[in-house]
Amino acid sequence: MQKNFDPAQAEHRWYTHWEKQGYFTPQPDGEPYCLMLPPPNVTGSLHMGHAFQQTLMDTLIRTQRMRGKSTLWQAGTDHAGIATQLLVERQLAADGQDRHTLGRDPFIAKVWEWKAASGNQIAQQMRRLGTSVDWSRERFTMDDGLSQAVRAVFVRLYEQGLIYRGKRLVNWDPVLRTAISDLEVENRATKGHLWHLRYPLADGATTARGASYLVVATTRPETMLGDTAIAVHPQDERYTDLVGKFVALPLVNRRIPILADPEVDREFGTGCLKITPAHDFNDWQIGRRHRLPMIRMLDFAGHIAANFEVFDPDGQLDPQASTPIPKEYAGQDRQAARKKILAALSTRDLLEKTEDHPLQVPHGDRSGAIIEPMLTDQWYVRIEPLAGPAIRAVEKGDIRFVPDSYANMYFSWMRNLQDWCISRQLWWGHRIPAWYDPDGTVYVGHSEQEVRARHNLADTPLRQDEDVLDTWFSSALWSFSTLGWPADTADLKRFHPTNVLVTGFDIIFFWVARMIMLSLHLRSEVPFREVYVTGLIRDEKGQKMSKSKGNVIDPLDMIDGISADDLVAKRTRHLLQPQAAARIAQRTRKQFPQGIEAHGADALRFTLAALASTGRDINWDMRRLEGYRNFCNKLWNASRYVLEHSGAAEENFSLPSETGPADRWIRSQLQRTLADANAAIDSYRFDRLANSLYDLIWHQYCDWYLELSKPLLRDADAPPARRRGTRKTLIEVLDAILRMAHPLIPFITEGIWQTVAPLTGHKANSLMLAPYPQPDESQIDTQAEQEIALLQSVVVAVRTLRSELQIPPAKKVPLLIRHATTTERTQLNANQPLLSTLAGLRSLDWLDKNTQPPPCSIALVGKMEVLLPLAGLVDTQAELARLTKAQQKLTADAEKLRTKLANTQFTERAPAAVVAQERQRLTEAEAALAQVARQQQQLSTL
RNA sequence: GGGUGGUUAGCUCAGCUGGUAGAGCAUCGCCCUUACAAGGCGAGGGUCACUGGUUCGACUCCAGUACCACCCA
Repeated sequence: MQKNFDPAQAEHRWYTHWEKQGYFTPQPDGEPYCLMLPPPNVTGSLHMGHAFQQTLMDTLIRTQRMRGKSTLWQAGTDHAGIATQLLVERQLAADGQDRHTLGRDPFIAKVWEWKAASGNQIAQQMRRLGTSVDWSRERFTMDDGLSQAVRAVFVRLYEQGLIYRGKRLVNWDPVLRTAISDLEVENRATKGHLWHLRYPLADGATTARGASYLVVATTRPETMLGDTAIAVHPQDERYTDLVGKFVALPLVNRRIPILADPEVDREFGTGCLKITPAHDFNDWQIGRRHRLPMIRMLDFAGHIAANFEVFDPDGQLDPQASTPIPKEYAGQDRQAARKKILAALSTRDLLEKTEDHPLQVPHGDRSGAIIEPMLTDQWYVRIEPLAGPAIRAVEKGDIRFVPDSYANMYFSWMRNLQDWCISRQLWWGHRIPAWYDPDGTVYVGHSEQEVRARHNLADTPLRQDEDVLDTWFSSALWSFSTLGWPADTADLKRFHPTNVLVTGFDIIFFWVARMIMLSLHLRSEVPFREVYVTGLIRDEKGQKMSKSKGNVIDPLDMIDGISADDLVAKRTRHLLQPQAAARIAQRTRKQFPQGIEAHGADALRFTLAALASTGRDINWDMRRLEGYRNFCNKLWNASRYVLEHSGAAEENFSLPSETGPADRWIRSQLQRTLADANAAIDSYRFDRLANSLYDLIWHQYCDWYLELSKPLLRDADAPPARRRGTRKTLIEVLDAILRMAHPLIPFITEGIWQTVAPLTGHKANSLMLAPYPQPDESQIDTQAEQEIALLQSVVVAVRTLRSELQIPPAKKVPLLIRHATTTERTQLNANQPLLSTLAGLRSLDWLDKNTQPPPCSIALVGKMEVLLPLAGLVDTQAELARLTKAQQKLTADAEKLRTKLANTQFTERAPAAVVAQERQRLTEAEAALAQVARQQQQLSTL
């Protein structure tokens, strides 16, 4: 074996092996266990969030696989309508083309071409992480089976009255020219203004104060062109007299009513609210209540339209009512129109004042454009009938959130649901299976053919709806569509409901909740029994990682390493704001002057697991990664030691062997760790799993057991049976460690195990399929634990004295021990070779109570005194200083304990065991003090 | 404005049902000891954000305050 672990080799070799051997596909037998990988965006590349979640999922699935379950980890990608379409459009633009000149079908063909060529980048990256998904079942939300499922669901929900078409306000992205979901809207805090506009009262009316106009405050003055009413609060005395009267809308001279509505906030602005039902969500609600007409005054590019389009309260366009928009505004973009309108109002003395006003402005997260509420025809899913069962499933505990605080978030969202707008004005996606005849009558069905047949439309020209479905609509079916639904497949029966969904809190609403609703509705069962919610991976300063901040760390760069130059190039490429490049480059070079070293996938995985505590965000720390890379190397080298000292399998396992206390101790420690590790996995405490492994491997196995094994293995004269017992223990414990650690660090463990397995008689071809070790209580040996603990205490005591006395490690020292019990003496004598080696002893002598020792430096182990003769060469002053310090601490401790024990409240009310424990502590502290005093006295006589 | 989570060693974080605080990294000593210098051995370092309350006893439970983060309006 090489001196250091080389991850790059092992990773490639073993992953290829596993995949080729088909180890990722479900074993035919065993209790089913199924995970659904949240399908990443097909245009995406692996980021830290993926690496994090996939590490946790892989740890789960590998553990369950080793436990003998029939495990399925379903993988795939989603077609990401907007992102993918944009990407391909950008490529077309580079060739001087656009999708409209190309046409719909050729464009879609182009997208498929792109997908075939570059759509599996993320799948390749996932392999580098070691994710054991079943690639043979990889699915894509646009493939045939899933598309069929999407149509089936659409038709069924439509027939059940749960899907309808309606004219509503949607979040409109004027750059992408499509409706987008709430998820894709990002509200940005912006410094805006509040403009106070004067609206002249019609018919000579005046306000209570005698003014001939009302003042409305608005953050969006340009929408005044589409106002259809003024609303005031019904109890607002300033305006009660005016309710029912009219104002003359400036610039367009429209006569609009003043009405009363309890939703108006009297405190905001002047308490007069202008109502623009076609361009504001709130106004739309008010408009509906008062059956106001809706006037659309923006076109789909977000510019002022040429004509006012007037819709009746039911959303019917009234072509008669349509009038031209004054030409100085028509065609202007929103910002320009705002300026012109404010100027026009100002010259007419209708702009009363302008205030600074902070507000949240909605932006499209893809385009960055300001989102416009827009009155359009869209398809909706009626949520209310679906939400009830979905809420109850979580209330009843059919679905459990981990951590459970996310259940509250889920409830609060589910109880305030709006109908779900599922249509998108895109080409790439599942086209809505609805056809219109020339009269505009809509027919919904699985295909045009079916629609014609069912509705006797043999010769009628039919036009399919141009729109496609929201990508989330197909994702919402993921848990069962990937298993073959709507067909009633064996896989569905076996693996659905799936066991646990591992995902980020940011998509609980948009994906998790919708999966729950649709699975319950269509399958009458939950899609998963548990939802493990992870936090976000942030940078070392707690900032979100983002391209624009230039603080993104690519998981693959941590695995393989990257030079500083390449990292800078990567971080500054394709920036939305190229001027940020210099800053990002500087920051990157400061943080990574030497670039990033290779750490390997195992170290990355171990770090991610170790940082995953309770579903909270993680501030990424490169130093942790480095520490865990060292840990992997430690395991590697421990294995080297074991393999170098292990004989042939027959020799170790066929001939009689005998264990010593150290062997029984490490086996006992192993059992305790196994219990912890199994419990940690079952409770999703990946940090505990990592810590248990780390502690066992490094601090128990390497620091102590390997060292304890050395005296015996190096002593050719030691009893052969004991030597065999030690070798056997070394190998068997290592084997258990490798199996236990494999789900978390699969590559390094597989590599080592391949060498170890023949020595233990294992026949499996891969550690992946070896049984996950379970704790065996019968191997817990408290006797051995006590015995080794004693040995350790003495070793540590001697080492501490040696260190304080600056005795170099190579120098052997004589040791004296006094006040030992018979048991202690017997045990330490029995283990004297170990003690001597680990503590570097030349000799060990037992003093009886009455013997006056020579001048010594003394440490206490319980009541036992461990003495190192000072041999005259010691710094007396330093030793006295050390004693004074110890004395101060002990005095303070003893004083505290005395006060506590003098308190009758405490001695009477606290449990007896606690009181006894405190008494014991006091006794020990007093003994130690007396001992320190003796030593001080002795030193002072020197 | 409403809600959720957080505040523990220099840094990143554990601390389960109350019993005198732990890890990793960093720091400081001594060591190239035949698995590992990506290492070994040892040490130092914390009024557990603040204020009250409950309790014999509070990092832990309760209330409030401050600050940070996120979600929603």
